[in-house]
Amino acid sequence: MYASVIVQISSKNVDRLYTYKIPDHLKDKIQPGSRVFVSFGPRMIQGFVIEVSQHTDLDPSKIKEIQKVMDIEPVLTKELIELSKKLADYYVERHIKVIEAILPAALKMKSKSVLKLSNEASLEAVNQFKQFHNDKINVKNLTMDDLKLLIPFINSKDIYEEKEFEQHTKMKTRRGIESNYLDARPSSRAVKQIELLELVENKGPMTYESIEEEGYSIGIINALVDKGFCKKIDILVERDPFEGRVFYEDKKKVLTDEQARAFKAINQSIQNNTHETFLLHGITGSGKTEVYLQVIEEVLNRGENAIMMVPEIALTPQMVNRFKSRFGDDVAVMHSMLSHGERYDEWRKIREGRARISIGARSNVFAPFDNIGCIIIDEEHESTYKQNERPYYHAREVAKWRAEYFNCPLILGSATPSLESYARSEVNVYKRLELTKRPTNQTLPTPEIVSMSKEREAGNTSIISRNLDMKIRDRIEKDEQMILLLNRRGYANFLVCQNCGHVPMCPNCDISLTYHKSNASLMCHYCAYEEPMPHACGVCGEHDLSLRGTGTQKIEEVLRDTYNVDIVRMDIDTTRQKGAHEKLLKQFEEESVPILLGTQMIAKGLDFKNVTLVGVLNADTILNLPDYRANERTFQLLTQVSGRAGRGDIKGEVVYQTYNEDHYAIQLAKNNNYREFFLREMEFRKLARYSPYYFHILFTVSSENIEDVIKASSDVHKEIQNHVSKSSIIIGPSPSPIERIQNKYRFQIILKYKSEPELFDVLHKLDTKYSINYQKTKTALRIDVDPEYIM
DNA sequence: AGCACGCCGACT
DNA sequence: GTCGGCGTGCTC
Repeated sequence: MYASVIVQISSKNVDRLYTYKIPDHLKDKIQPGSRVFVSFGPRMIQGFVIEVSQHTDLDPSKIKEIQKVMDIEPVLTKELIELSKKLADYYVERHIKVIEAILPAALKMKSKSVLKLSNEASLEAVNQFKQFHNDKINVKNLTMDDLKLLIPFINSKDIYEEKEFEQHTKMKTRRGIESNYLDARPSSRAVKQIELLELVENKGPMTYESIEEEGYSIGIINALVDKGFCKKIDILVERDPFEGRVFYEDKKKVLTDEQARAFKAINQSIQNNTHETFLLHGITGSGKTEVYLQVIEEVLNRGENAIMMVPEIALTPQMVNRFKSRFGDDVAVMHSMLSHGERYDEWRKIREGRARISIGARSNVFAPFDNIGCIIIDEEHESTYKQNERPYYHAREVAKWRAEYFNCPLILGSATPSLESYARSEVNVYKRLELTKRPTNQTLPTPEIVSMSKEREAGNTSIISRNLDMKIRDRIEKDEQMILLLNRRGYANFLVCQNCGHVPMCPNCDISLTYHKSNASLMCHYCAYEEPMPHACGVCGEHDLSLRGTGTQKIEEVLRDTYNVDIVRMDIDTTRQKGAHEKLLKQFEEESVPILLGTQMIAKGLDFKNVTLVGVLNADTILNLPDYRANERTFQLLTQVSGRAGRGDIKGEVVYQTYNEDHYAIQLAKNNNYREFFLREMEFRKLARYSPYYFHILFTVSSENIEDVIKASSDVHKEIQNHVSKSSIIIGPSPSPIERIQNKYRFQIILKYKSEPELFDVLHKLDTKYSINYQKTKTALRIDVDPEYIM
């Protein structure tokens, strides 16, 4: 028996299968998907079995044996292995990288070097070794002087080096006891001991904590152990990220006609075991979640599993709570803020069948269920579903492949679907289901557009228009709450010298530095470069520096000064800590803080009954980005954030402040006319030959040397040109919108194509060429298939 | 990725 | 003559 193994070395050179012999004693333990330990060249490494076969054409003398199997159950299912191959091919990625993305990081191996004394060591070596008071020495802890003393013995083989491997994350254990199940009992006078012994025998092994909770002291435990009735053991415990939280039961709701129609259509696909993609297009507050919940219930009833995707789990605590309340312990939560260990625990719950629903962000699409009954992607248009580092996969695409494999429905939900998905529903590739009403019959608020240029003309230079100011004061007076959105973090956008016009720039990137007041510094949002706020202009030396543009930090101050009320601010800077999102939202809700101010992270999914006003302070920030999806993103953001208002009994109001009051993205968001926006935007996409009319691939060449970048990008261009048909369009090479990041110059090429069956072979060849040449030239080529941002 | 092999220049 | 630079090639 032979196993084809992919080794855990992330290099293009070894990105292929290696054949190992399966020793007899491991025959029944090794399957495709097993994590194994093999000798590779001079060292031992971890690998994954991809195939098992009876024969091999290789020279038998070359084949080594598998050393060890790491898990009882294979970590990858057959389906996940197939999926990993497909992903590696489509996203031009090495197979092992994809496998690493599929599995929790905790399964990576960490090795350390230790020194050990050989059996035939000389007396001198033994004496030297004794200085370190251990039977093995961790090389990491040695000083240079220590090493100098030991090296002669290593050379003479008295002391040898060994690599020790440990799981990145250990399973968490607690001290506890287990009964030895003796027939004998403690003496009848030791009442407490007898009680505890019986408890442990009935319940099985118990941790010290749980025993103490039952009211028995450490003394009783020790007595049982001393007399031999019980033994001390380590008990595996699961880390529970939701420890201490109480979930209230969430009752199943009666569906509206529209919801019921949607449910019925999806249920049909579930019952018939057919794959179908549904686009659940429902206005904000139309009760998409209730449809999801009932669909999942149906799937669970059939003994199948469900994957629930949310854009960013930290931002949707209300959704998670609702799932936990409805389905209890059946839910595993894949949280980006979880520690490696916690993530691994949740993963094991799924793999071992102890959880039946998995809810989480992007990587949750790889939840290792072996019997998926439905996959739901909420807010399917969100760009966070696309990973912006390697591998550059899109969770929507992965979900589609998995749903096809399991013959189950894929449900894409959104109030503002991506143009791609809606376009597919227009031609019936996806089945569209519409929810046009809110179940509680609250009407959607009608946003007002305030022209900021007119405000300026009228002499109002504040960032708050007179109209919005009036509404804010009104809400404060009535004790109602409001959400204000400013899509720009930091204090001021940039600093400018009034005298010479100089703007401090990042020395590593072609971007102006952002002023952060909290630490009185200028920061680069691209490379984390930071310098203290200067007192004088670095060019002309004048002290006439002025702050331009406004970030959330500054607005917070302005609001506090103007209205003299409490404010909850949510942006990357205030939510970096674990649990910060929840804490801030809880504060907003429970303490009735009048204003929630934040960047786009506050636009999604929040449901607060007392919020009656939403203000978008600058609707143009995204609109002005050099990206063809800028209109779409603006429309989506405005629609999403408007949906936060008027979720209670009082009708909500929404204000958009903008300098582009006539822009169709803003006008149509105001009228809540998705369809009209779709048609308008499709015209533009068709003319400019963008997605969904064409597929895109973004090539980015980067290097510290600009000449190398120019040379390499023209080479890439030529290579693509030679291998695509006339119907494809190649744009560039041209400098990327941000020409330099972290001291690297960047050029990009955009390929637009409709069908190029042989393209992917060429892409893999290009990738191989550049990754192998990288050592020499330091010129990197990044290939992003279906890019989410073209910048 | 990491390591051995091998071919050139600079030095004891 | 030998030490060490790093280009090349290989790992079942």
